[in-house]
Amino acid sequence: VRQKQPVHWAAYYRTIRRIPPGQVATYGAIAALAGQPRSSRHVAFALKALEYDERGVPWHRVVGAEGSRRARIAIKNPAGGAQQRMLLEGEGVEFDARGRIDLERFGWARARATRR
DNA sequence: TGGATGACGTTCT
DNA sequence: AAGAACGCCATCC
Repeated sequence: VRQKQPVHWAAYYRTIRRIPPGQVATYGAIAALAGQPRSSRHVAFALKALEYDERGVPWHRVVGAEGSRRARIAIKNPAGGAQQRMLLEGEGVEFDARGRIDLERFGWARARATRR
């Protein structure tokens, strides 16, 4: 169990907590909104740490980007992935036959950053 | 201090 | 369309 919580993680957790139920954001989007545009991998690291200490962060609303229009479950642990999908479906997020999410419909950061 | 690491992302095959 | 190759950059050791 990691005891240490690097400073940047707090910003990531703050941003993730702002994602409303029923919507998702990509790692890259979280990093960007937290002020670290190219540190998506650190968001992943911070989330992995939540495995040991949830702290009320809706980790399941953070998904891996697959292009700019779709996202997929990025978690490596199969059980965790299933858990994430279950939680998201419980909030109304839909997955296609390949287990991907349409960011046009459920992408939080995209919905507020893209205007057209 | 240097090199390895990673729940990622983009680009090139 | 699927997979490999890089790029990224705070942490770890």
